[in-house]
Amino acid sequence: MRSLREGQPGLPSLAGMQIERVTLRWPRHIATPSPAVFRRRIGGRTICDVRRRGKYLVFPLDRGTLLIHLKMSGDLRLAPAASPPDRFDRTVLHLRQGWELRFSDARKFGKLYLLDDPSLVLSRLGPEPLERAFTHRTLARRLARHRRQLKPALLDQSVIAGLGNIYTDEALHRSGLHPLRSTDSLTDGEIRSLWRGIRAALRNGLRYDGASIDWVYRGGDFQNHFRVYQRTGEACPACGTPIARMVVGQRGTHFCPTCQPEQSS
DNA sequence: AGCGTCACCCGGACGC
DNA sequence: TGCGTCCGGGTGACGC
Repeated sequence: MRSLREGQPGLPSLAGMQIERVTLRWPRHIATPSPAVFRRRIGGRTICDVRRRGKYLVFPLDRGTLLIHLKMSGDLRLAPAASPPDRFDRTVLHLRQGWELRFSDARKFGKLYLLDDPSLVLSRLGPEPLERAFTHRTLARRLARHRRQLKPALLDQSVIAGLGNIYTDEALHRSGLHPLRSTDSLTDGEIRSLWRGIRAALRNGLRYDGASIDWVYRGGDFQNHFRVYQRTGEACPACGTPIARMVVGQRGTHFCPTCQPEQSS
């Protein structure tokens, strides 16, 4: 995604570019409508802007909206049409002016949506945790609606948008909260701490351009700054206790047993 | 409503 | 070397 960032030297802005046609090497990339209809409709439309909502990339078009979800191994690159393709390029939007928007996706989990009304997908999402409107009171209100384990609640995109497995573990460590705490057991102080932890973890990820995990290199450096994620057995950066791992809601979960006690105080 | 489980993917890591 | 198996990310579907 770094190559899409506005102002990258040598790269034009996507806004204003017209899509001539699409190459679908993995038709199941297209979530909706059918690949055939997607192919027919996308041609001739113009990208007006580039935005983000939760984990979705949002491309408002002159007619309708294109949403892209990268899932775990997806990457978007804006490249000259003549440049060599990536081995895992699955979907390619051929743009005017000799550019291509290439969706590389080794594990084929990503999705594209072409929608008249993007709220069909986006309206299910909770608030953006980095926006000013998201205060600790917002967080308290969202969590109080449920009585469930804290970590699955944070991963639920309808509670808060944008937190994945890495950021959830990092945020919980920063806030000193055990992943299995119940959402309705948190004190005001703990909610505040969690609010700070979520925002700090996300900002840190942004600072380092996100993370690259496994062998799927995506440009970021955040993996070298994880406090607990995939650091099982290593010393907690805060207290030195070995980082523990457990499975919560089918997800690998990393935490410090000392900084994040199961019982509050 | 919340929770568990499975499916979707694939290439790297690991064990034999 | 060549197998087999496990792993993990986010989400939706399904059953309880």
